[in-house]
Amino acid sequence: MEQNVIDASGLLAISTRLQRLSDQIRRDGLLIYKAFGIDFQPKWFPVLYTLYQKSTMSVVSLSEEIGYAHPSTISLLKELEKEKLIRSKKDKVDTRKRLVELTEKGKMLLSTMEPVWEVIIKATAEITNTENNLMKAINEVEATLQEKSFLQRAEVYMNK
Amino acid sequence: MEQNVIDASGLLAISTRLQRLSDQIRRDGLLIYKAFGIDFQPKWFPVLYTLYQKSTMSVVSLSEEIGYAHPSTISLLKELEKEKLIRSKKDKVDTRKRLVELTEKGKMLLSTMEPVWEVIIKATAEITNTENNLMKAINEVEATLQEKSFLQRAEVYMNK
DNA sequence: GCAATATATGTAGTTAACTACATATATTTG
DNA sequence: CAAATATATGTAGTTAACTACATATATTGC
Repeated sequence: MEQNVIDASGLLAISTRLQRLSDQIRRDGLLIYKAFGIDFQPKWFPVLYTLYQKSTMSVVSLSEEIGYAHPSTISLLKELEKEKLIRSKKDKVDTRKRLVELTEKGKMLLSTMEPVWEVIIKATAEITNTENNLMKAINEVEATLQEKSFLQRAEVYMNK
Repeated sequence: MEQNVIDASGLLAISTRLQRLSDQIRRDGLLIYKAFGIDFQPKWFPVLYTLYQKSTMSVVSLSEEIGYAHPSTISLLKELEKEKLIRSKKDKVDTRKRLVELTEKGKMLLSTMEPVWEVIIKATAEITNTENNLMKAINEVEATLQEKSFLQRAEVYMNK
């Protein structure tokens, strides 16, 4: 019962709650990779996984794919380049573009990571698959926000 | 249909997704307060609201109440002190403790904020009240994690 | 075909939480 | 009752995203 009651103050602090949960999961994620002896940071996942699937992409299209602002992607790419997991080359047709791809080392790493992913997927499914599934909830909220932003919705109530 | 399918890569990127959603909501939250002409940052909410309800608290007990690490609370308190929304005094019994409370200005501000909160609560309820309620999902996941951490759950699968 | 606009990338600085460490005071224990 | 331990607060530095601004190249429209 108690569990299902939503306190109004909780709604007001929702961004704080989301961030805290994110931090907590990320910290444990790092430890899981470490436990497998893999030198990998959870924040690298979206970039590497996308390159794993799509092979070559420009910085902006990669950013759009993973839903990041492009400077965030650039800074991740810098780290990954330092780790020699990715490399980049100029697009010969549109010279503004920098095309990014996995190195052999990057491909190797990703293939050794499959068993870790399985573990993470299972553990994540375990913690999120409660009555209200967190993953589905995030998807639903993002879709809802895409229709009409939080601010726009608030504005409707403000003018009453 | 599509909506309900959970992609495994989504599970691997869950911390990223949570953080992004948090950022997005926080940014709009700030704009909503601004639209009401109130100089207020969403991140101040947990501290101020708790002091509004409990009147006087020490730094650590306040941190526990809102679920923050104490240095986070200290830095928020610094900002709030600069804004003259809170003040602090030594505990006469246990002189290690610093007791924090709202100033008159702080109490005034919070009372003018009630209408804004109503708007935010309504708009938040609107975006979170989908099939899988985000607020309930967060509560459920936090409860689940309290029983057994993400890392501990992953370890179970690792040893198989 | 050049001027205006749009797109791609990059840099600098900000934010809001955190951990690790340091210090002061209280409490407990041998 | 003094030494050891625990608790309360504070400081310094880190993290992982962001926005705002700058620059270079491409595209569009007159």
